[in-house]
Amino acid sequence: MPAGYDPSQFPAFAVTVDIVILTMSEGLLQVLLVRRGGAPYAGMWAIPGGFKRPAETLDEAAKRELSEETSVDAASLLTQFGAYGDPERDPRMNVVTVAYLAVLRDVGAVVAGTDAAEAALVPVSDVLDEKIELAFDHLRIVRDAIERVRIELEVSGIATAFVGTTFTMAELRSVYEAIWGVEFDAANFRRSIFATDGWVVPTGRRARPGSAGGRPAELYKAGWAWCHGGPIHRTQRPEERK
Amino acid sequence: MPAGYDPSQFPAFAVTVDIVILTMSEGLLQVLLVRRGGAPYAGMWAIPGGFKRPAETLDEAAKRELSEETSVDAASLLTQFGAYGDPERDPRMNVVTVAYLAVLRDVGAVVAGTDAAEAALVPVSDVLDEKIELAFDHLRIVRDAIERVRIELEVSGIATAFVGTTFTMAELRSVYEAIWGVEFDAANFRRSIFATDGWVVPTGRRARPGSAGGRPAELYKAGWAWCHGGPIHRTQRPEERK
DNA sequence: TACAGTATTGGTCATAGTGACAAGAACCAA
DNA sequence: TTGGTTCTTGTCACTATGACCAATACTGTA
Repeated sequence: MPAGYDPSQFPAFAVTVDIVILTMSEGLLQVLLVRRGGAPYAGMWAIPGGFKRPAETLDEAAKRELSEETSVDAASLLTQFGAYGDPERDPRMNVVTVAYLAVLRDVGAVVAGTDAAEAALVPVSDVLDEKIELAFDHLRIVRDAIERVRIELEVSGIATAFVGTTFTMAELRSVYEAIWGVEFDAANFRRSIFATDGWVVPTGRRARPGSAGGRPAELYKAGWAWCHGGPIHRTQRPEERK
Repeated sequence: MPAGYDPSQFPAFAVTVDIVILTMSEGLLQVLLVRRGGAPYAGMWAIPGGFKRPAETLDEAAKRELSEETSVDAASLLTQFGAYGDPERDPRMNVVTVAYLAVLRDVGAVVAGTDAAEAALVPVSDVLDEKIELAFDHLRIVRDAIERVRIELEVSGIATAFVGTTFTMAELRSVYEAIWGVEFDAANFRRSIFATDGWVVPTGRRARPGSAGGRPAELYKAGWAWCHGGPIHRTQRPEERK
């Protein structure tokens, strides 16, 4: 135990929970941001969050903040992915924040539930490219969230969390393509999805084709194979692997 | 903002950093535990940790605790993997802890650096099977750490963090086998490692065979391909996937 | 020295998975 | 009806992987 430090007089911190809420909209990965009212960083965009209460767990705090901010009770996915405690991250005081990743499928209800002037869905790429500046260290938090969702997509196959309860192959494929920034051959993608069966279940129904026409796509719903080992794997291109 | 809650009067928490220190020893995955001196849980085993100081970041706190507890300056790997803030996790007060995973390669120095009566390396399996009871919610933390290292092994290939600066194929293979609980064919494993080259670099030297004899193994060192996409993948057995 | 034992290294073979691509099916719009 | 679009089905080549065998290079013992 080093000199000049008395652990019985432990330092006090404020603990907050911040949530990176992701969803797919218009073929893009989007994140929900709120505009800050008061100081510091007044008027700037930030990810939603709030103080943890003494009587609740971190997970409960995240769930509470999520429903308070989006009026959505349960996200398709709500996982903790990091904690941030740099001394200067909040100019007011010493704040340690625990960051959660939430994935929503129903976009309409989200924006409707919040004050439109105060909350908005923006493309994740705009945040990562710093076209939109975020308060605090929220840029770093969003960056980490994206990295996490990329891994999660491969190891646990959360792709179905982004789409509706029924979806087409093209919709599911666009999730992978948007998050990983790659392109898949539609035929091969389909084959891979069906290779591990239980992932998607055919509903028998069909989607109406878009205005451009095209053969109507079959509709599927998420299967029971949520856990471990996603159906699609990132393979590094031969050039990449040297 | 809900009624009856004033965020300006934010609740104060103690913030600690706990470290799950893993290493390979005698072919087993082992975790470093310390015996608690004072209350609560006096005399029980726990993972090392301590209070975060106001002027340091979480990563700095983890690094400091690591060197204080093990007299090892830099671990091969030190990553944060979770935060735990259940209200009742510490009977004394409201403590939020941020958990780190550390991987050490040099075992001898570790145990020598700490008081042998107070610290010990124990097989992870003994902890997971609850043969050794841990203080606080440290069992859950260790469980999460193991799950994390399993994933990390696949997506970022941290296997070389467990072995020495030079190692044989058998040593590297035993890391995967111990962590994933599987067995690999030595020949196939070797082939997979070399498939993505840059992972291991031959040194030209050879290891002395064990007392049981056997052909001397070639010695390798870790390559530069630390990032993204490990060389070995977990393939679910055909029975598992359906 | 000869021999059995052991672990590493190198190879073959069959099979599953993947990328590239072609062709058919089902819709829209003109 | 014709052309355009999208989804679906199928084929072919190639790569990755699991199972297996044999050669190699040591140790220890008779």
